[in-house]
Amino acid sequence: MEQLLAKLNAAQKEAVTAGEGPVLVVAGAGSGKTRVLTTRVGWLLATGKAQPGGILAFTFTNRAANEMKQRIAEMVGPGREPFWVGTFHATGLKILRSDGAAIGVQPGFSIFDTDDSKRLLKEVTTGLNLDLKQFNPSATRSVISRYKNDDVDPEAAAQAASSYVEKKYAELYGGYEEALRRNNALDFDDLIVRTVHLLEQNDEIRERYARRFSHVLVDEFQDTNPLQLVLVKLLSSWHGNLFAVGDDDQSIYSWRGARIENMVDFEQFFPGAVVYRLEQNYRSCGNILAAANRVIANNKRRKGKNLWTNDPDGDLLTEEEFIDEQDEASRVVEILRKETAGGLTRGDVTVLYRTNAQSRALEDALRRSRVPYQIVGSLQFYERKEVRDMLAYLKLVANPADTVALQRVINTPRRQLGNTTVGRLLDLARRHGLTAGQAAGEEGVLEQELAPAARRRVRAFFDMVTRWRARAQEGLPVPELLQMIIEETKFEAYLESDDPTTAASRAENVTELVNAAAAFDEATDGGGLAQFLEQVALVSDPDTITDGQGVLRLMTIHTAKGLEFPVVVLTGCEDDILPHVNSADSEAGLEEERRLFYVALTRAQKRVYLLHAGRRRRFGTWQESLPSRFLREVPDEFIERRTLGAAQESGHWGHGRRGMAGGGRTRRPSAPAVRPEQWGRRNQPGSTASPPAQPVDWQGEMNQAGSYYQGQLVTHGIFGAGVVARVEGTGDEMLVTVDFTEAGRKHINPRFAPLVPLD
DNA sequence: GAGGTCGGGCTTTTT
DNA sequence: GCCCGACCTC
Repeated sequence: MEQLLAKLNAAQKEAVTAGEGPVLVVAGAGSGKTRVLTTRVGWLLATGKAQPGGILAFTFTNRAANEMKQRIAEMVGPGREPFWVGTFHATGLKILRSDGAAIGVQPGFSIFDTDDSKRLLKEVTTGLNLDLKQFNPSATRSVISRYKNDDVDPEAAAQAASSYVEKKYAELYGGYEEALRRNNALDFDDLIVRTVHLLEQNDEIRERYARRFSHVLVDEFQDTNPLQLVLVKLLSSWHGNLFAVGDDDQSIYSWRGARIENMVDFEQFFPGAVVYRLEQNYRSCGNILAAANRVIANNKRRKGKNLWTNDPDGDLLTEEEFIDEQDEASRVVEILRKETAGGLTRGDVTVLYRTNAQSRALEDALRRSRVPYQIVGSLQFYERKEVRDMLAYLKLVANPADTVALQRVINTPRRQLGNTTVGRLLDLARRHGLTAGQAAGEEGVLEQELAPAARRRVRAFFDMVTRWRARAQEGLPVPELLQMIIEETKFEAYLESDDPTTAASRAENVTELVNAAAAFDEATDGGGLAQFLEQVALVSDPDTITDGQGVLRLMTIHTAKGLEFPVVVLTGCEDDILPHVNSADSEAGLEEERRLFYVALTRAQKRVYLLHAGRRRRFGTWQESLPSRFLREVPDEFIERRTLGAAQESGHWGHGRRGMAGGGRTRRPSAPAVRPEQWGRRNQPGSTASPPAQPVDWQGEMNQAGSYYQGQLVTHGIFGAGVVARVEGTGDEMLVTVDFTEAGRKHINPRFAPLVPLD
């Protein structure tokens, strides 16, 4: 322990060894926040102030939770009582699974993600004879989410409603809650709301948990919402030992209900709180930090702090202007080449953007240049239709009341069960108070309304599902269950008939899901269906980040929070993107956008490139863009600006230059050339993208060629980076054994699961 | 019930 | 510019 404390600076040490009661640590970017949090836990345990089982820590992502678990385990050694570390949602879920019955949460409930919620809301909306355009499920869902996070129930919402629209929203909210109950489902918000209600309404249970957790710790406190604050209060109510760490300058989730006030007004919420400040930055070099400080100083709503560093000034930031987003994207490829030539790996460079849509042009350029990359988050895997279909089968097996899952798969693949039949079936089931499966099985029920042929098809479907359910209950491992479903539904044949051109890749995704289930089964020692579905429901974008060496990573600024990278390339530094057009009209919105810009800057250790384009495609039409106002807030002494000359601005834009990679031509010699080698080759012959120095396989071309070799560095869509241990067989029969950094040893058939060589 | 065509909305960020 | 859902026809 002494050793651990010796590694800390004075401020960190004070925070780590703080006394009892509420503590707030205002920890600036890169100030050793995570280290303080984990050392605090280690210190509490080492000094006997807490037992492992008495520790409850909230993190923002599962990834952060796992990291923390690992670090603490290293500190305290194996074989001690487990501590609770998880996201708010995962922790709520854990409590509800064991004690939810007390507030009527039925065992075996489904977790509805955003898409499930929207589908359900669609039904509720049409059920109330409301227009789906006026009350589109997306918007309604966020209205309801806001109600929930402000702890407003449907009755209260109805009472508070004054306008027609508000009244209807309240009605929809009520209908939605009822529908959730019928489906035995909880949505994301419920995982917190219901937990709070459980603890509020049940003294015995609240006391049991509150007594058990002698110390509650919260990371990223600036991104908690009011209800999460209540949950924290409830769980720390017995001992009063709350240790919250956060940075108000990095509060970027207000749209999800987060209240920066939880942090700024901490002392009001927790009287007697002691506040510590960590202001020494260990991450970024001087110029980056100075620039970030100057930008964020323009925000009014903050606790105020000044980060400093002992590190050298380092390079200046770079601002670069481009004609359009393709131009900008080819510059990203150039930057990558230059940085890797300078001794960094591709994994050291990270491309950030404000909106997911911006990744498209970047991906095109990277693919053209055969640069291996990973998009962290967005529609990667679990949102693919074929994957969601398979998950819906699993959900239906796990929860017979889940009509959203049912409607997703009852006619996929086609079973001649269309809207009419399914509608009648669900209606019938609801009238009898049965699940659809029960209604189908009950003698005499189906006969009331379905023709014999339809009846037969419905029964055949549920026979199949019931059989799977029985096998699952016998303990059939999830990957085998999945395999069984794929075979019995002839899912691959369906994919083939649905669209032969994409069938192969969609089949691969399904195989990947089986692989993921197998990995889960191994990791959890036969974790079971419910647990698998839980894990899948709660994965978030940042969780999928691998430390994979050698792959360029692209992600949103939101996803990048909490991470650090040697080189950051921030694309789309333009007004209406960053700050985003939807946030620019309010002071609070603008300040949050500025915090986003600040978060992006402070991810970088060595270098920052701030790129912007003069126009980009939006909704298929060109839209002019102006440089972000935040760029002007960076003082000239910290940044080198390379903007297009006035000549281009007046004359050259508007000439299509698609397909001409290599940004050299867009910058005339008139542009200041401080470090010309940055710009790469000036004139690209011909109109196609130049080949990279080393051709890199993309999308499995090399898989067919079959040239894997032992010791080769590869990356895999799900498992991340790894080293080839063995290659057996050839062609379709080939089996490659890979030792993955994160996932351990796997046997991969490259025909199904593309392995991308890293060098 | 299936398969096609057409029109509108989408892109802010996500547990 | 693309995707999805609504609507129409067979």
